[in-house]
Amino acid sequence: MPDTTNSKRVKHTRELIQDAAMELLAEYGYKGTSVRKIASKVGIRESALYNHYTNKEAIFLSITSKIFTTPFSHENDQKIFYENAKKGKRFLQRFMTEFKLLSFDKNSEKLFRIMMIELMQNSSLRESFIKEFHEKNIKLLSSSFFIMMQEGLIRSSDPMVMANEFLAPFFYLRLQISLLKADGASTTPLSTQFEKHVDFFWESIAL
Amino acid sequence: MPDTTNSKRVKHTRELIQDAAMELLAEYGYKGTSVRKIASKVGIRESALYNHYTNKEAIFLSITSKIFTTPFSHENDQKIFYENAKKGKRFLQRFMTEFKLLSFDKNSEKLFRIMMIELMQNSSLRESFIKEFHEKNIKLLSSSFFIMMQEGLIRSSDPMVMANEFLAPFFYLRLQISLLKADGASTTPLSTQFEKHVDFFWESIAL
DNA sequence: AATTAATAAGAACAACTGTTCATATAACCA
DNA sequence: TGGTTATATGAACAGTTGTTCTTATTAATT
Repeated sequence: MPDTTNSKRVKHTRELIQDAAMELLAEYGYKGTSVRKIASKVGIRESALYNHYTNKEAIFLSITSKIFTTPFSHENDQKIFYENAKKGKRFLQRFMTEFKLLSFDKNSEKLFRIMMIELMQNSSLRESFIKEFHEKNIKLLSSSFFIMMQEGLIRSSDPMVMANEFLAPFFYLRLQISLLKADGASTTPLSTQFEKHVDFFWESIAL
Repeated sequence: MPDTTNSKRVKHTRELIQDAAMELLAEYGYKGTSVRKIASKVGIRESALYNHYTNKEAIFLSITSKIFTTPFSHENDQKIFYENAKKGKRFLQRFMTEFKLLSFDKNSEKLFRIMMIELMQNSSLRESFIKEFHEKNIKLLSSSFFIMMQEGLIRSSDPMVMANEFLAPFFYLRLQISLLKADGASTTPLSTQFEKHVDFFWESIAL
């Protein structure tokens, strides 16, 4: 396989560029990250970068495209999903665990930082955030709460409102974690808040 | 008063610079806002700016220093505060109204955007956010919830957790409003969510 | 081993950055 | 009115920016 070895080499430096760019973007943002800084972090010259990416923007897009792909993607399997929702608190705990895992994952952390910095300056990133994060999770949660209401597990209320109330603390927690980590502070006290959130919330809705 | 007229003139252009800088910073961030762009928005040359501010950073600081000064500052009056907390839901509604007002205030909106863009890149801004916004509000809310518990108005639970659960949706709502406004989208559907949050939350904790 | 393709380097480009300077203009106070 | 001070100008500075060349080097294919 001659082609494979070739593309592997390319992929290798391409990945090195992505890693370097991700690190710099998470710290200095798009404007603060120069093509030369990325190149020097990889160990090549700025002109050599253009053999792998057509643009600075192309590097940026190759990274931001990965922000909203990971979480809860397999939840779309309807059958399993309905069965899970019937489990009530256990379902919420599973949701929490996935969110918590992402919140403390090193790679996801960098992507989150990049998102936060660019969110107010990049229109397509905003669109992705609203559709791929917010609306997707609200949809998932509200229909889950709807099922729980039908099953008589939780009190009757607007599932949409309930979903927002359940989701918001996760996001706020994640932001706090990123802020503390940016200053090298300890995030351990925040670690238990994920479980506390689910406990408090379940007490708030359980029948 | 000769000095007054003089300083008023200076203050005049100083304010024009601040207004221009605030607008640009809210849209393009610190790195994306050049001294020349600020000057041209005011109608002067870049060199003239340095008669009013020593630095680009000085302009930035004069704006960011105003971010965390406004909200809930009068809540520190202990006597009034204790009486207010005893009112239960009414207190939460008052808190909500203040937050909602800020969320839809045009000036506060710009400051919020600047904060969001620079939060991950500016250490002192992070510190202010955690201390002046997060900790201050958590302190205020948790001691309020504590009083409500003593008064038998709400169920017994960790006041700290309760405060976080009450605060997070406000922040998340505010972020959503900023994102929608950045794209020129309508924020009216989010307007009623403030009240819905208080209603839902009160149902979750009231005895 | 010879040829072709992929990747690297280095120099150069025009545009832009924050800041400073000498100088001109305007506003103020005596 | 004359002198002082505050504010504006325009040019210049040394860096940095993204990008594009031409040329060299390395690897893959024949």
